[in-house]
Amino acid sequence: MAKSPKISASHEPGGLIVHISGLLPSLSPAEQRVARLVVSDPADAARRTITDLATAAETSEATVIRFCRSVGMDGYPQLRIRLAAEAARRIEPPDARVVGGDIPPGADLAQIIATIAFNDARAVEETAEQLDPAVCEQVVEAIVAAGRIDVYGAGASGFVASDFQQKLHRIGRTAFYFPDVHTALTSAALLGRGDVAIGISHTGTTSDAIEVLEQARARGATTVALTNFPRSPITEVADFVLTTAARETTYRSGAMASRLAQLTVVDCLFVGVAARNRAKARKALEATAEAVRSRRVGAGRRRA
Amino acid sequence: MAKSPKISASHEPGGLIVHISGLLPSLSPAEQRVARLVVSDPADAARRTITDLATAAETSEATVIRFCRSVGMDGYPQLRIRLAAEAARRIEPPDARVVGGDIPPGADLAQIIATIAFNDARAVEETAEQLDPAVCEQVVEAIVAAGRIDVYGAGASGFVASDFQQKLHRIGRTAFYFPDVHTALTSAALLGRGDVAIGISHTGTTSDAIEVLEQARARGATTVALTNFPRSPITEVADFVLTTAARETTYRSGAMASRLAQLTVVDCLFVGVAARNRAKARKALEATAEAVRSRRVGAGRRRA
DNA sequence: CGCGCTCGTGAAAGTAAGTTTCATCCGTGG
DNA sequence: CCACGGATGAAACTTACTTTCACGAGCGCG
Repeated sequence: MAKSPKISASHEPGGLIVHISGLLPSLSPAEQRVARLVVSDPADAARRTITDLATAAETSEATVIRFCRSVGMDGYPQLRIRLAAEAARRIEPPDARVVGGDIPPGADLAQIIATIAFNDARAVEETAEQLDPAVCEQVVEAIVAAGRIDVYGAGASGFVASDFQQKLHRIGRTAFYFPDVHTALTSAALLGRGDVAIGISHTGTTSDAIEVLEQARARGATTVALTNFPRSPITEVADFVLTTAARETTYRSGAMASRLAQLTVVDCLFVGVAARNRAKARKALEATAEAVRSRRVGAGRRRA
Repeated sequence: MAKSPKISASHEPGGLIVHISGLLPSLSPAEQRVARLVVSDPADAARRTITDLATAAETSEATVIRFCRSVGMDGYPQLRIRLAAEAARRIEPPDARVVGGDIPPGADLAQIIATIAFNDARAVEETAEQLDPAVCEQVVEAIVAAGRIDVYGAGASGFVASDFQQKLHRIGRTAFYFPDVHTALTSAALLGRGDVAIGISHTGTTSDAIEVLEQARARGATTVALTNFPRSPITEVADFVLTTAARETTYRSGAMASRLAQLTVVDCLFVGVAARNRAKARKALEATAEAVRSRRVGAGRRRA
């Protein structure tokens, strides 16, 4: 079956926890209960026996096993060991910074800053960890070979899409970004074999982005999805799926960490593409930098 | 059974492996065989089942259990988990990722990804570290009190400016972003006391951004600069200066890390502002999220 | 408006892993 | 040469893990 996401197959080399939280929404309710327990305290989960964990999650052992399989493990013992390893690796809370969770109501700015920075940095690191170089490679390949590249993203993801478009453009690739669905659909309809369409959606459920990819795919273009959720609808219309690993905190509905994670992926692709022809890319970058030089003041050393 | 030849009284906080090799000589021959296997490759041992390990050590399961007890574990599963944790921890340090510098010419994608992520994460962390909460506080204050907020940035910083504008707008602040200098200058000319103008420029030398702030300042507005260089020209026209801490690598002229750093600062300000009136901000965020709900597919759980 | 389907679920049966018991072996010292 | 004690593995036993299966809720289809 040539359709549906295949490539992004179970590749969770780095953060298993991250992998699990990404998969969370695609799990059944009972499995979600297990997942939440595991994610919230991996070390503790590793200590528990399967029966124990099942009880804690108010479900049966069978469900726990199903959960193990859902996240790509062979069985419970494997999960347990991976969990222990993960937990050990993260010496985590170095200081009492608020990890993962929401920002407490009474927080002062210093706390807020620490929390945001911590979560943002984590999102970047974890995203990189779980990125599959093989898939990236293929996407880079496709972009390098593409006659034309359409990048689409709505809302917050639009910035990322636009950024990517600009980057590609700067190194001489023919790339477009359309802030408007209609225009994007029109453009997608003109894509063909060898072209590339990239859809960016944090949730993976943005119908606009999905439609654009669908259209592009129907025309024979290579489709790429960038989302936080490896099993979300958008992945069904993508030839290649790249995932981010951001765990948005409640308060940050502005999709802050996810946006950084997306940008990280974009940067990786960009450098990957640029690296294909260093000399040319460098020259192009220099030329574009030169072009805006006149808009800068104090060319040399800055204010003594 | 009060007669076991217990060696270890307390538990071994540090290295279990070290602990084991320490009391290796005091173990019986068969147990020593087990111990040697475990010490030589903890990760591998953790993967094995007790029967498996016993076979590998040419002994019986009973002996493995005895070994577990001898080194202070309750049973085999415990040992296994501790082993997995130990192994994970000691794999970590020899992390040969390319730090700080440029991306080497021959780098493969995995290296590129690691390098980018590392630098990006560092930029975020370091930016947060050097951000002055007091200055942030004042900026937040100004934004909260402002009648109108103009955000300006050119090129790559434009995305950040635009993002900030959108964020502020979402929580009900009156904010504008102008991609074009002329329009921005026009708008700045209409600012007055109590209004806020924010200029974003990585280098701090973008004349456009400087002019806009200058104009705004002349009109009595509070001016804020966001730049990587604390002594760059733009800081001269700003009442408040916020700095990022990105060290761009040569190859990454696309201003990648700096952009993430800028976004981090923006996020901090945003949350700071939102925190001033949690209830209202949350409600506004929910309302805006609700507004785009119809553009999403698969309301419930995603694809089985 | 129900009929049949699928899917999620836990109870229970089944299997494998881990643990205990115990008989044997072997060296040692009387 | 025999009594003794520690070391060891076979086998019994227990617990943990895995599979199977049947029930029931929800959903689409007639």
